Amino acid sequence: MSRTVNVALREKKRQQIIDAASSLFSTRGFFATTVSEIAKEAGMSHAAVFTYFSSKEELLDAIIQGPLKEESSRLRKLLSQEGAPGRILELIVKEQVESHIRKGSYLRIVQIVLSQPAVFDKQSKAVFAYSSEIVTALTRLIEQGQAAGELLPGDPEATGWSYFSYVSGLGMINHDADDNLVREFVDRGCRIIGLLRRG
Amino acid sequence: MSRTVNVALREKKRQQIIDAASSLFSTRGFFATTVSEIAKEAGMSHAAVFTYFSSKEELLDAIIQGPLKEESSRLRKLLSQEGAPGRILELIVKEQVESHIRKGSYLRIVQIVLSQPAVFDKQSKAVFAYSSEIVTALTRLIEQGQAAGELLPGDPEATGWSYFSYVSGLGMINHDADDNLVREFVDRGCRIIGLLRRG
Amino acid sequence: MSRTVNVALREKKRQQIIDAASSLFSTRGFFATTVSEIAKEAGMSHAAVFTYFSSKEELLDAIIQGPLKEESSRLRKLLSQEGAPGRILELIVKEQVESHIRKGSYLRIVQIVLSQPAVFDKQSKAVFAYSSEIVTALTRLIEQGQAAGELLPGDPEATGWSYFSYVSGLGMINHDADDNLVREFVDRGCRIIGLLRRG
Amino acid sequence: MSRTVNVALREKKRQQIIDAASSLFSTRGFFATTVSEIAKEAGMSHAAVFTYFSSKEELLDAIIQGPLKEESSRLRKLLSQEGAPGRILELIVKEQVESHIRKGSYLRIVQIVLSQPAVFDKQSKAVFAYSSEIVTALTRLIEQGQAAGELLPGDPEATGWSYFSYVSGLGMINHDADDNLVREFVDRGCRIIGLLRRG
DNA sequence: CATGAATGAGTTTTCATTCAT
DNA sequence: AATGAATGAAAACTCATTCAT
Repeated sequence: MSRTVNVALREKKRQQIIDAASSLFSTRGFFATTVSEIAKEAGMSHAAVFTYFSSKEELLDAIIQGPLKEESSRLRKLLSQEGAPGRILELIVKEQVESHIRKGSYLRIVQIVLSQPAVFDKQSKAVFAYSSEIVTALTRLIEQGQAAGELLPGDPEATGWSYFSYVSGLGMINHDADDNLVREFVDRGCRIIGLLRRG
Repeated sequence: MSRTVNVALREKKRQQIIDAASSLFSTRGFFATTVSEIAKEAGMSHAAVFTYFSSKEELLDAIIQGPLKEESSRLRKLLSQEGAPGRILELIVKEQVESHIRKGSYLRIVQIVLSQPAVFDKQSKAVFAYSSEIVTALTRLIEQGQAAGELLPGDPEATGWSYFSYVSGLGMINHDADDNLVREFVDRGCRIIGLLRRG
Repeated sequence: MSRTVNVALREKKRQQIIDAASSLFSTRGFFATTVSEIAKEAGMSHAAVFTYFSSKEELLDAIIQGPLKEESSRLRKLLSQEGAPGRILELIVKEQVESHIRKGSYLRIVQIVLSQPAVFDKQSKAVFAYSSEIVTALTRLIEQGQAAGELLPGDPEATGWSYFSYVSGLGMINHDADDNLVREFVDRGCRIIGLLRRG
Repeated sequence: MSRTVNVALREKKRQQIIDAASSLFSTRGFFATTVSEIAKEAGMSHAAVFTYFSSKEELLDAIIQGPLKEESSRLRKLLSQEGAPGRILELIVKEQVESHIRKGSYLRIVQIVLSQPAVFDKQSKAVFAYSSEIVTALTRLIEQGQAAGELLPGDPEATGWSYFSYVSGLGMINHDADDNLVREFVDRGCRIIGLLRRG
């Protein structure tokens, strides 16, 4: 049992580091944040961080990959739902707009990575792979929705990337969005896709 | 005349540095780019850079502020045009989508700045001021367009920010977009605003 | 106990750095001495110095302030002695002449500081405050000694500063003075004050 | 004639540089003063300084040597006077105390040099040679004065160095001395030598 | 002769990472 | 496992000096 306890403790501390680093990276960026600052924020020593992550970069990897997987699986769940393509798209937009606005801090890290592809090669490729996965799935749904006459016409892939750009941009610009504003943003997202609701 | 020549030469070299730095900042970011690299790229010595810019940060300022002013004035020209609000908005969207896609490297630098507001405080405030200016102008046009029945309804300010997020996101995700794709992106931008063309 | 050991070790190393820096500063001056040289002399790496002193200037501060405090307290002890003013003054002169000649290297650092007040503002103010303290105390004793008829007449404060200049100058011009010479210097110091011994 | 004019002009500019540098060196020291600052103060360009002095160090040489020679010749004049040794010594003390207090700025440069002998090897040797010359001459006079019963007894060379330390120290400590104070300082200088005036 | 521009050689300082305890 | 100490590698910035004009 002590083994279990240790593993759990280890995992907990790992998470503390990830949280601390996320918070700092998201406002100060990767280079302007020192490992010492992260350690302090996580309530441990400088050197302890390296018993959990072999390098600062590996820590960034962990931060990036985690939510990417989460979101990917959440998306898959939405995609596997029954229903009209337009309806599914609407749910996806709602879910993503909300999460992007709420998880601004995470997105800002993704953005840091994306804005410096030459430095964060590996990470930005991972993000790009995820993005492509999303856009591909959206493209397919959009095609179906257009075929079903639920959506306005327009090149489906371009539409997919347009929507993706929109959602990414939303995360970038830091609103304290209330529920009303979120609803507006969701609606505008649907419009890009060509889904005109109520009217 | 030699004075004139000197001034021109100076300006030319300044621009060389700005170009070199823009190129490097946009892929490697600010911190991962060294002044030496910039100097090398610009074909001069390390120390020469400091005769044109008193610090690395001042160089970043120059890079950021230049296009901001240009774009601001281009926008003002478009806004002062005669015509229906919908038509003006369409022109603005066209102009911005094109420029954002073409000036990807510049936008990536803006993005670097925006993604680390705690580090680039001054610069991100400048960008934000510019953004607000744009969004305010758009909001007004959108109100007018909605009143004229040219646009779909929806909170005008939210719509303005939605559009702005979209355009920013487009710049972030840097496609080598051909003319066709650009046209699609313009169309999707119009949709966000509520301007449904052709139908 | 290991804590105690560590603290002691730390203090010891700190002192090594101070010694190394004192030695170098006193012959090469502050600016012509590099931190690397100090580190080498102290038998450690370049960067290690910065774990003990946060900057080169802080190191200078430590060097200056230490002996200042020591000397100040030694002076206070002499001043609080019982006895005729002339006798006390004689003891002070003896003590200071000796220490100034012996601690030549420290005094040369003080001199460096005093000779560049615009650069070493903080430090030269500290030294000046100490000087004033001494001169004030001396002035009072001289007044008493004159009143008691032990000393030649003359403005007491001017006499105090004269003596102080003398002692400072002695430190500046660094002789390898033997005991005999020291005795002569002490006697000349007493003369300035107006204390004629043996006659 | 134009040759004469040019030479005169050259000399004038040289002096401007020397003055500017003296003023700056005396408060900021040698290393903390940049050639640019000197040039600015002297009202010329950066590079112009190097047409008058081949290096920053040569400029320091010129600053140091000039007054050294002046003072040396002034001293020689005083020494060659007719009169009792005590009387001559008194004149020398008067002259030197006055000049040291008035030429504080020059002395501070001498002091900078003396305080960093390892860096300013050549210059400090020149100063030391001059000092020795003075002290030697004083020593001889003191011997004569003692023999004549004009002075208190005491080792003449030690007395010479004592006096020299005193005068140097006076220059180091920056008094705004009025005539009265100067008179006191002169008197204290005489006392060191063993010359008790008026009584 | 004067100068603006250019640069190489440094210097302080920072920081991720390693290691002994 | 955790940490204080140590360090090598870098990086921004400075400045005396040179040189073309």
